[in-house]
Amino acid sequence: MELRHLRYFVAVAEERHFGRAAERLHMAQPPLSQQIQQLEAELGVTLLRRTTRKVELTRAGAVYLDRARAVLAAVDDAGAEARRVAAGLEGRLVVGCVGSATYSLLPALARTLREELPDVDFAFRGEMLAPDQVAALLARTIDLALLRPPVDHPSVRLSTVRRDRLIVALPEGHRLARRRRLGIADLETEDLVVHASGGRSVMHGIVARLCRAAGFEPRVRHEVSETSTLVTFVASGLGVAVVPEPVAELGVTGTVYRPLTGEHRIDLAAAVRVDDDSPVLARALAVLGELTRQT
Amino acid sequence: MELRHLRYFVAVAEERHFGRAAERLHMAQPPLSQQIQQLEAELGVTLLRRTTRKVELTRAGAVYLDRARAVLAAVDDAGAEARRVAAGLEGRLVVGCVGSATYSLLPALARTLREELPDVDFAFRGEMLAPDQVAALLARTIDLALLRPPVDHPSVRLSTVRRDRLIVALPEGHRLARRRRLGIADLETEDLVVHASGGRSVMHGIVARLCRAAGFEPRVRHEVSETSTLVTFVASGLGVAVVPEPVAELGVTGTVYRPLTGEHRIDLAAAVRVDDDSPVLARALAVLGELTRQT
DNA sequence: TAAAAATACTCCATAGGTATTTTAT
DNA sequence: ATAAAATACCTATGGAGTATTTTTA
Repeated sequence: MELRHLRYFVAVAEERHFGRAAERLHMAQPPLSQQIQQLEAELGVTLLRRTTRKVELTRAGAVYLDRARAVLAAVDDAGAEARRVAAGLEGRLVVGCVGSATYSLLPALARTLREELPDVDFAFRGEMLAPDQVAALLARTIDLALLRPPVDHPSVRLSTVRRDRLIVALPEGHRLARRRRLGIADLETEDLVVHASGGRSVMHGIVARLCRAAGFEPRVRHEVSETSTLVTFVASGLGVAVVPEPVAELGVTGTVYRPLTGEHRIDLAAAVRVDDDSPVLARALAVLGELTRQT
Repeated sequence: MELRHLRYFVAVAEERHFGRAAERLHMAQPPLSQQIQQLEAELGVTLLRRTTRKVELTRAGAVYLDRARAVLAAVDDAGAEARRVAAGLEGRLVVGCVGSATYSLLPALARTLREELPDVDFAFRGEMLAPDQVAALLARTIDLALLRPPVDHPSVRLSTVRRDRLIVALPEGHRLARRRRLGIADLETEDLVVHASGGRSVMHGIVARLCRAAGFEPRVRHEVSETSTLVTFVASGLGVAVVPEPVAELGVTGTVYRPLTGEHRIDLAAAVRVDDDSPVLARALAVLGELTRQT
């Protein structure tokens, strides 16, 4: 049996006339009669009761008509959906994000993606450390990672999203808050609040390196796992922190930010599996590009 | 596009190998490749990513595979259902029934039909007068009528189900209840409870005719519309009634029944539309025949 | 270089066309 | 008597086969 049989049957059932149905199908009446006979023979069921004066559906025919219509619609639908998936308009994508972009870039990206690709099922996981994101990418737990380089893995491809200036977060009323800008050397005598431990936080490593390059060992007082916690600690006067500029957007009261001299910057990169050909991913990367170009 | 394309695609997607898929489909590999190319061209979507080493589904292909399987299953299903409907194993049937069989034959028929044809959607409407049933048949509100002849309509075909003896329903302790059997003449001085009015009840007409044949006019005291009400009226001592024997099975306390001399009987017939070729109806009539043959 | 998909071509099965007959009203 | 479906027969499109080439891991 072929879809042809269903199409022909639906036409005859709707026209209740072989001649008109044949016309509608742009074919002659005899082959149409034959195809219907073939269908009935294959099913072992009489679908149409025909005389020379009228053609009518048997009960089995009426049931089959419903089903045939549904099948034909399902076939069209399947094609349409495949096209949408191929175009990246439909599908699923999980995005991971490093802490320092969780409260600035991530919500903006989420909003834009949901607007641009309403039929894609997005999921967002913030406050993820770079190595965890790489592992999640490889485990296919996430499909797109927003993290701090470097990442060196042959199955992961990076592209820079933007370069964030480094700034210093201070508690309101702090001695250094009176200054317009700060140097690394100013932090020598300060207690520092930093991210995570065990070298898993890229920011932590960068801060430590900056201090050592300035000739002193950082006084790490508190280690926290979320950026939001870090800022709260600073606001509570537990220390100061070096953070990427977008963290300032979190807007926690009791905190002030001062630029760090020396044009220190840290990259934010988008990481994907090199072999991931997901059309949704391509769309999402395009949207991300648009978004960062704007700001 | 044809079902062939879907069948071939499913085979290749499952085997992930054109050669093996072709073998499974009992055909050569080149035409299989061509058909898949045709499908992709028609959809405008790449479903399979193939190299000489491996064949894998694209995301759109994975989605399309699901849909294709569903379509193929739906096609099989449609055929199976059409066969079931044609065999009368599936469908819908509404049965009407005259009052005097509503509490005896109808429940037995309902039970048997539901057992024998579990996938048929049956509906039963009891306590219907013969003319109403004929109208309902013609209006296609019911498909099978159990009624009292005569019915003379060219679009309705009758067949006798059984012949019910006529009996007399009396209130317990009634003067006539002392007798083993009664004649029509015994009713001359009795108040009668009868069905409906306006000549619409066949039983009413028959009782009236019997009385007149015996030389007296029936003393109709109460007219009711349901058999159950009629028996309750008798039980309450409001009168006596001539009813078909199966009414006794209703078992209303306070009522006794006595046979009527003279072998008076009334037919119970099954009525259907002459042009109704419903396979379910044929099955139901067969079941009805079985049921009445047993008893 | 070897395994597998893609081309190139050939063939024939069958979908579809034309002419005619049958059938039911 | 006539409209319409079925039958008979023919034609040709395109699905499937065979032989070969191309590709990539």
